[in-house]
Amino acid sequence: MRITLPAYPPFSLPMVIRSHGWIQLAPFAGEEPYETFTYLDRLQSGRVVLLRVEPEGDGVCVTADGDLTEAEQAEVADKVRWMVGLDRDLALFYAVAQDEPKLAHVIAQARGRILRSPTLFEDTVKTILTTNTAWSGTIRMAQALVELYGEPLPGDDTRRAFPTPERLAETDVEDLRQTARLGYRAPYVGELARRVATGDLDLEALKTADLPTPALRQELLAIKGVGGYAVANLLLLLGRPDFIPIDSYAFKMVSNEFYGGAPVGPKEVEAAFARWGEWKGMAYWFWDWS
DNA sequence: GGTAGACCTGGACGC
DNA sequence: GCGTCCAGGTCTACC
Repeated sequence: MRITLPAYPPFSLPMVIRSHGWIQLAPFAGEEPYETFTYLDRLQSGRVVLLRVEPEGDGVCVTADGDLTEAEQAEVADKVRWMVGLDRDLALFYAVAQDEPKLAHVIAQARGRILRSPTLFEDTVKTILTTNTAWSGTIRMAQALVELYGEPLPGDDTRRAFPTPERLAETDVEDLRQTARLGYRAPYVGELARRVATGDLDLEALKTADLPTPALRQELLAIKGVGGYAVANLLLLLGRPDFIPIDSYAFKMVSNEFYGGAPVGPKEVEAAFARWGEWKGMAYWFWDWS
């Protein structure tokens, strides 16, 4: 199967892949300098396929082994469109960024899209896995979830899909805690999986919900384990860059860039990017730090 | 509304 | 090899 998908210009697949660390989290895979990537996906039909995404023309081409049904091909196309943001129009961001030397590179390099998982469920779990741990810990925990609970690629047990909400919901929390080594995050992931699996929380609907950003933020903050940093990260992924994902990295970078190395808190980080208004999350994310 | 302490793991460090 | 300390966000209890 081979599908060609156009992108809203300007577009650069390598810049999407390099937009943050998601490419290092299973079931994503890629090799530096990250010109292309693969993703192991479980389709709604239950079929597990390895998707290879590469630049082609003004967009991307997606290939997978075997013949997919029309419905499966449509699902793959929808997912890849979402993952690399093919439909995103960044003209408004570029308009506010064009006079800022620290953001000039985003226009020149067609940056501004951020790599996403196919489901908001997966991105929310992974965001929870980024909290209160080193990046190596996030990589390890994501890998463990995939290895322990993901469905394998037929003929290759070494590659597995991200586990479904149903699979994680039926997994004992102690197993998540001690076998997957999620630590105190285990009950957060378990509860999120149960809420999504039972239909109590329709996370995927939030991807296209016509909600004002403050209301969307409240919905996400109601998820146990999602606090101020995590919700800003998720809003950024959802194309709502009104908030800055303030973590210890933000304190360090903002301190050096704007406050001469003096200790800073959330207020100082917010103040440094306040002039970017509804774009401040993007301005922070793509800032060309000194 | 603000703050302190607990949560859990892996890595760095000292012995 | 073992013990201790620390970094990393969120939650809960308390003021």
